[in-house]
Amino acid sequence: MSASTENFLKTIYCFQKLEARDTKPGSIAKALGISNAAATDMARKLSEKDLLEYRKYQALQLTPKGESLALQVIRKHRLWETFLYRTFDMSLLEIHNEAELLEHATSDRMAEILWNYLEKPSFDPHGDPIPNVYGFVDFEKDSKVLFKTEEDREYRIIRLVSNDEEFYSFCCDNKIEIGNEIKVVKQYSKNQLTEISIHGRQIVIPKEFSNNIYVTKVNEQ
Amino acid sequence: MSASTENFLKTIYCFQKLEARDTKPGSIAKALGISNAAATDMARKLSEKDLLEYRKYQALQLTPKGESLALQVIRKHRLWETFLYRTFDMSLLEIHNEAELLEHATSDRMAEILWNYLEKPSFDPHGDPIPNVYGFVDFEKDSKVLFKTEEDREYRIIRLVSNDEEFYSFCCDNKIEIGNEIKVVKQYSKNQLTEISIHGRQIVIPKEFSNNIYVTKVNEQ
DNA sequence: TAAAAGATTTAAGCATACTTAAATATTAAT
DNA sequence: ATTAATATTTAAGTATGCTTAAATCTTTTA
Repeated sequence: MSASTENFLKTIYCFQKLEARDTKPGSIAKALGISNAAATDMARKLSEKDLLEYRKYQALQLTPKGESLALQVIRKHRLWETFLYRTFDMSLLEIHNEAELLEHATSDRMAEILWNYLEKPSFDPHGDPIPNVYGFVDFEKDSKVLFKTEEDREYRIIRLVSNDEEFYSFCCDNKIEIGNEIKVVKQYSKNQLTEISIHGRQIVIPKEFSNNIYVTKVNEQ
Repeated sequence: MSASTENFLKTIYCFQKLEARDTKPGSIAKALGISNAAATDMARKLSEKDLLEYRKYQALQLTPKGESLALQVIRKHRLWETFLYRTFDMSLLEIHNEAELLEHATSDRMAEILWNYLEKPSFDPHGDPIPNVYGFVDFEKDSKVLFKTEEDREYRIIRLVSNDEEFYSFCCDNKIEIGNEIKVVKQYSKNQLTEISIHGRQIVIPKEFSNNIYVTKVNEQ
């Protein structure tokens, strides 16, 4: 199972199940930095191996077999992220980039060793759940990005997703961390800014960042 | 730099510099588990990239550039071995096998992080020196395999090399570890056995094992 | 020394993972 | 509804990393 195949399956899985993005060949190609024709070819070939369903001009769908393989890659990715974060002084972006490489060079045995050593973690440092060896606990269904939250409501931060070092730096500086609670004070639609209250401070977050912060509602009292 | 290329260069380097084995295409092919033709082809192509010198019917020689790349792979391999050995409950064979995969998926930055975290180790758990980021401290020139040692002399164990789990198990059971001193009591040439004294015990080692144990003379007093 | 055996090289081919360009289909705009 | 724009697919090609088989070279044996 090559790194290319693994990344292809993983990308489809993440788009479809985690990010509600379309899984047409062009979108996958763009995310992977390859040509459209390469994506179409890969889709056709992986379809022949029963890893996905390819129909001309339709979005790609993983088969159960394809999903299972994607989950194994995701699992290894997140185990490495968790392990690197706990063991070394590395940033969230660094652990992600290294895990992108390591996930394709990790035996199932090595993954099991990491899993046990880490005492079977449920989440990685970005807030993403770590699939167990059999499957995956679905992402929380009622989460949304901060950009789309309602004013005067309280939320808890459950996921941070970005390739931007500045984003993570901003989060760190402002205590925007997994598990912390915030209150959405005001949504400035025209300027696409979100004002929140966190730890007694008011801060304003631009759309580029608020679209990377997943939150879930805190129960009302 | 693909894993195949890295393994090709690494194998040539190990055969030539560490194990005094011939580096003809057939030997490299056998070690890598590929066909002779594939090895010849790879050699020709890597020659075009100035990573080695390929002359028909001659042994392969790495260029300085090829050596440098091989050393980086070896360095990463041994850093991973050392790290895995210290961090997890894994056998010497297991760490070797996992490092064989991980070495090709490790950024230079990740290697540096491992190096510093491990406090710049000089040797890995097999007794092999870990190249620093610029080069390599040559293997000890006066080492030899236990099979070829002289009777009534004292040696120190400096290197253990095998793909055999039983070999490592045997070493573990008998305190055959890097740094330990032994005395060669008798060499039974006919039966190819080596009798040694270690930690007050006499044990007899068959050739299959004694050829995997590298030792260096202890200074005479 | 000649023949046999073994090793290496060349040739032809396959699979994977891409590329660009042209053809085709779908979507958006008017 | 028609045209323009965009996306996807097909076609032809490259590079990598192999394979087997035949040809050639080197080494060993008798």
